[in-house]
Amino acid sequence: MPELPEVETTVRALRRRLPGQELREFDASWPPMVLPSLAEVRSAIVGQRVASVDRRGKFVVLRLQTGACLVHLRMTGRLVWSDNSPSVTHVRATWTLSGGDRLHFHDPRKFGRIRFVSDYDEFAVQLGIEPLARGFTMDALQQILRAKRRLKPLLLDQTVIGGLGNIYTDEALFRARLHPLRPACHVKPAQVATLREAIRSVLREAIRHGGSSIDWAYPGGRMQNRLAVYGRAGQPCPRCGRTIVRIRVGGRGTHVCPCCQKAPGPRLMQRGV
DNA sequence: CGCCATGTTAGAGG
DNA sequence: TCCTCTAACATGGC
Repeated sequence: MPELPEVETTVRALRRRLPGQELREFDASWPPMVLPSLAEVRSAIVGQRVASVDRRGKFVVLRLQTGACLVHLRMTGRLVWSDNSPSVTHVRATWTLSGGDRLHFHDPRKFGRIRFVSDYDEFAVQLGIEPLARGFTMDALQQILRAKRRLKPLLLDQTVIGGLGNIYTDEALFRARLHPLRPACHVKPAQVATLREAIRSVLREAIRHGGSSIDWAYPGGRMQNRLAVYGRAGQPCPRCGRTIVRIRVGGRGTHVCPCCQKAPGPRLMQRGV
């Protein structure tokens, strides 16, 4: 389910009911997902009120009176209110609130994580810049692009930029007409502004459309109908009509238009930049 | 059965 | 030291 737009959509839904409520109980049917441990998290959060619900990168952040409860959805996690979740299979954890509401963490693959941190700011410094925040300036991106790494793995690195995942990285690179294998440090200064705008516009558009629903894991989004390259291998590029191809970059399935996104030289198409 | 999957991380090797 | 790749996590869909 989760990249920045899907997490943001989730956070906005939680904000309508969660702030101000007290956490009365916390349980997990799959304890390994709770860190540092179910007992420690339960004793840290039960009895605390939720001050606010925020997003940082791909993390859902429940700010408490003391510390914060962080939820990472990983591949298939969802946060759903018990009164509008028809299925109770795959519920791995549940928060019970003072008002009687129950919030379920639903996660078939059990990759998701729930963590309590006593010092949220200390945790947050290890996360990369927020691409939709003020600080994501052309200068900031220019600095990031000095790295001797290929563009896609760099943009996916959560310690560099927080929130981009496989879908929106492919989409942003397509919009910027940059090949995912191109070394970041080879991006021309004139293209930095284009890439910045590509990243921001695709994320904003995806939030506006409730995120992308590409399989059972995340229902309700509409952005999947507006994706130009992701999941569209073999179909025509909406810009030039050439057939979109799927390659592998950094172990991830990667979608590019061979016409719009000029590949780097043959040497760089192999491993190692 | 084999391959794929919106994520992250440890370990190996260059 | 930095970068890249693979495997692993655990499950479901095609």
